[in-house]
Amino acid sequence: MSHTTLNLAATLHQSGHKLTPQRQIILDTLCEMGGHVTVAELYEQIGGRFPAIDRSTVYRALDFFGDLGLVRATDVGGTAVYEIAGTPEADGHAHHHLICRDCGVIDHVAGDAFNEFAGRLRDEFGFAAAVDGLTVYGLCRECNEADTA
Amino acid sequence: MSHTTLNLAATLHQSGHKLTPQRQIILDTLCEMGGHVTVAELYEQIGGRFPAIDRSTVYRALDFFGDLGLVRATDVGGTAVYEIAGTPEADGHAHHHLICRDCGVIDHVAGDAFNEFAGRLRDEFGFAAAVDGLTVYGLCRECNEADTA
DNA sequence: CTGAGTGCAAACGCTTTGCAGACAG
DNA sequence: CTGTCTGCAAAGCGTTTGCACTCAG
Repeated sequence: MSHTTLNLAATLHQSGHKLTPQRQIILDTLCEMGGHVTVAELYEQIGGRFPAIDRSTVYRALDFFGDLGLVRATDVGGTAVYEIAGTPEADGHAHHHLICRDCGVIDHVAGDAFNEFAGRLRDEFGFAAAVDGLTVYGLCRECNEADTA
Repeated sequence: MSHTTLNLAATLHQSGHKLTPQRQIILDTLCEMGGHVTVAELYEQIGGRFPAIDRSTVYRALDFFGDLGLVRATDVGGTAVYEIAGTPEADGHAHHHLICRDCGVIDHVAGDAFNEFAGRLRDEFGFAAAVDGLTVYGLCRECNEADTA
């Protein structure tokens, strides 16, 4: 992810913003942690190495990166989870979430499985489902098998 | 919905609970308002006629009715919305939500449109999507047309 | 230099909880 | 009577905001 850091300064420049160590740390930590992370987790992780960084800074940075499209926020039961806005080639546009009610794992779904469903919603209800932001609750394979067994 | 009130006393009895005027009022008001209601809205509506009823009582009653299966709660962007848990024969099992990002309207989808999507999730990811609780964000017909126009 | 960004602390909105008193059964 | 339920008030949680200071540019 180091290349990201390189582009970062330039990207920020263009929008008249600054590249502060805090922002680098926050973004790097989010990268390292991978997957979906709550602010609490992220803050705790950062706090180990950089206790001086404030919660509000984390929130502001995440919000800021969200605007830049570098980070994606998802709301899960009243709490926000953040993730690096995946490499475009892998999961770029269509990005839905499968959340396991048992273990809390968050998985991704490619868009095509969802698209025909979206099509039906459009046909039957005239409802234009957002391409992103779909969240499906249920049981992941592991928990499902564990329950059945 | 008056018949509901009649059954109510009996239903509560069985589980060793009590039918208080507060609970009746809260449930009735939710019925009258119809559709999806936030606690704030419900509380405000009730407060007009019964200022003595406390917010916490509303929360507790809704939670309580939720346990009884009379009321359904849905989380929308960090805030809970409640609705009468529709008559089982009508929409009972499959109950998904379409939420418009523009006007906030919450619509319902029958399950069958969703089922094949759920099937794909099961086949491709081994993920057992919950029959209820799906929430799709997007634009409703009206807002979509307004935007396009 | 100058304004974007930070830390601090306080406030926010929604929801939950502890407790003493009230009331349905 | 008795145990459920209520109202009050206070705390909890995740998040946001106002302010003076700091530092990247």
